[in-house]
Amino acid sequence: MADFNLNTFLPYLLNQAAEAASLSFQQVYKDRYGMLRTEWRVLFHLGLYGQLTASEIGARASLHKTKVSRAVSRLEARRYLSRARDTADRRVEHLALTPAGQAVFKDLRQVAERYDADLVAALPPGEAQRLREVLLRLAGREA
Amino acid sequence: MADFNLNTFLPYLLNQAAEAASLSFQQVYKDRYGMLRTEWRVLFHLGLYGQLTASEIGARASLHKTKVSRAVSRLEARRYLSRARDTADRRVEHLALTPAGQAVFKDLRQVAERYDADLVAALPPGEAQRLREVLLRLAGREA
DNA sequence: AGATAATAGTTGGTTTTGTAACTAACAAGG
DNA sequence: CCTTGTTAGTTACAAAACCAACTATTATCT
Repeated sequence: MADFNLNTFLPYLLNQAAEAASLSFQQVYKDRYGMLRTEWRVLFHLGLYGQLTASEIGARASLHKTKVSRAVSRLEARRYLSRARDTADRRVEHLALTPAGQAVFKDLRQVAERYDADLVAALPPGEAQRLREVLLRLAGREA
Repeated sequence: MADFNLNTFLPYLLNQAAEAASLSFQQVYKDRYGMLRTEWRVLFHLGLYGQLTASEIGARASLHKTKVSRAVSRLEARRYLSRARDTADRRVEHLALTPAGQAVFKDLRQVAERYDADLVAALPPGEAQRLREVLLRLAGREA
């Protein structure tokens, strides 16, 4: 690696690509629903995987519990999700999207699918799937 | 894309991978030199590409000028860089690393090279180079 | 049971970022 | 020149992230 530079340094490149790729999707959930990054993540986790606790969301999304807590508060304030205490263990809250939250999710999911499809189309054929596998590996979600 | 989920959504995957990949490098520049993310980026730009203006750094690194301004201030406060007014256009400042800054850069560069090499080694052979090309493309730095 | 530790989630105070407005210097057109 | 516009960089205030300490509840160990 005699010719080290920032365009070969993977952490930097990953960050640049991630920021660029997030930019226009970010505009949508921000402008259309006033949501922050953590909020759409929580919303999508609940929308895609059903009822979850805050801890479960944090573990799946690699989010600190304070971040989850605040995102949940804001989503609850907008009536996008509801909380239900676990009857057996009253520390635990089961979170679920309200109908309003599901509607928002449905809309944003469509935007996301379309956005992803555009990204995939901009890459050489087959490249996207290979990229996903490498990224999953780097993200530590797959050995 | 009937089976859409967060592990297929490229912006999300890119962010997860970027965060995971940045984590331990971040520890080094933070713990060892008390630097923030934007600061190491500025430092590396100056270390790798020599004297630059704040605008040039912003353009190359996709950083807003206020972020660059603050990073430059902090690096200057630690005597890692020095400013020199352009004589022809006195709005412009030419930034350059001091010897102390160059020493820090040299150290961090070694860490970065090693860190990058470890990442590359964790991927299948040839995969890293292919990944770099795709990321550059997604970052919009290459058509 | 009773003390101790662990877990779920929240809150407070500080740092960092984002957005917009600002100063200073140069450029261009009349 | 002298208004008007543009560019380089800074600053101020509000929004958001970070970290540590906190409450409440459950688990463990003797």
